[in-house]
Amino acid sequence: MIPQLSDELLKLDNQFCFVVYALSRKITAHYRPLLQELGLTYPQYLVMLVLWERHGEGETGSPIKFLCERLMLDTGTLTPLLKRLEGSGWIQRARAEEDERSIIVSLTQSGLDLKEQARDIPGKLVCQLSLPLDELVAVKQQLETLLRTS
Amino acid sequence: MIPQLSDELLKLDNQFCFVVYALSRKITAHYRPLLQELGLTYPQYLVMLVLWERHGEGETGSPIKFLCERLMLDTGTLTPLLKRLEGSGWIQRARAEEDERSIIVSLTQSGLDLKEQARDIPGKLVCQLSLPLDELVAVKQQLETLLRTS
DNA sequence: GCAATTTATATTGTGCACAATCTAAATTTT
DNA sequence: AAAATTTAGATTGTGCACAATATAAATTGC
Repeated sequence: MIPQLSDELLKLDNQFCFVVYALSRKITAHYRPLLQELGLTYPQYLVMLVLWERHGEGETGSPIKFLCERLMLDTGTLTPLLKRLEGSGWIQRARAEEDERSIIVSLTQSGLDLKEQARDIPGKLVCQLSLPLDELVAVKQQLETLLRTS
Repeated sequence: MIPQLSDELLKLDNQFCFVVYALSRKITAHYRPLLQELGLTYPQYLVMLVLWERHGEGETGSPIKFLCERLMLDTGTLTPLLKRLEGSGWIQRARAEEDERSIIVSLTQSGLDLKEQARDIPGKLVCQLSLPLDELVAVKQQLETLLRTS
């Protein structure tokens, strides 16, 4: 029997998707010990990034719907995660006055203070990535294209 | 107060890692409906890829340890996943004769037959990715470098 | 104004991911 | 060969991800 092209395409090493999948797990593994010092998981850290960023823009509260869209996650993921962040004391959750369906997430003072401890994390991470910064930026742009348009 | 560089680095859109993380989830979401027809999840599909590839190389069985290394996953993930694959009838698990600690995973006939149904998946997926093939290959190589060396 | 629909979030259930611990088989030390 | 160590998997527990469904508030249609 003739070896088929489809045999080649089914090999693990020829899968673009596996590289992205494995790299994603490896990067979060790099984050884990750093974030553990702050008492955060990687997805929780992403939520805090958004809330810190919003706070800097003068937005003290964010609806869950906004966080879902920004992080591309659904409520089945975020609702329990946000409850854990609330349990840790970093955030508060409250119904919106204008729309009782909506829940507004806002930082507590300790949640805001936590940002200072997070400041050196991006620098530490980039140092662990073995690609020149300019190439990293270029790859990131192509991945962003894929993310936007695929 | 002067806006700091570290403020910029903490913004979600400046995070290389978030792009990889979000893209990984988006790609597996593209796979989901295709794999659902075969009765597989994405991680299960990856295991099948390895087993099909090994079969093509004349290796009829693979120790769990081998699958863990190849997929960069630990037994806490693979043990229950393999039990589900066994439950679906795609694979068998048996203790190795030479080393009673080792479990050898092998394809059943239906597991081998399933490969034929999987042949057109890679093609369908690439069509959904909005990046020219040559650029995709280039990006993949850089991500592989990151995966290997970071 | 009230029924129908839409919207925001919660809940339930399944399946990863991974740390930590456990067990038993194999190997090494002494 | 007995004790110590290593190795291969399994188990337990926590925390995502996401589909499917539920609920209650808001909006729309008539």
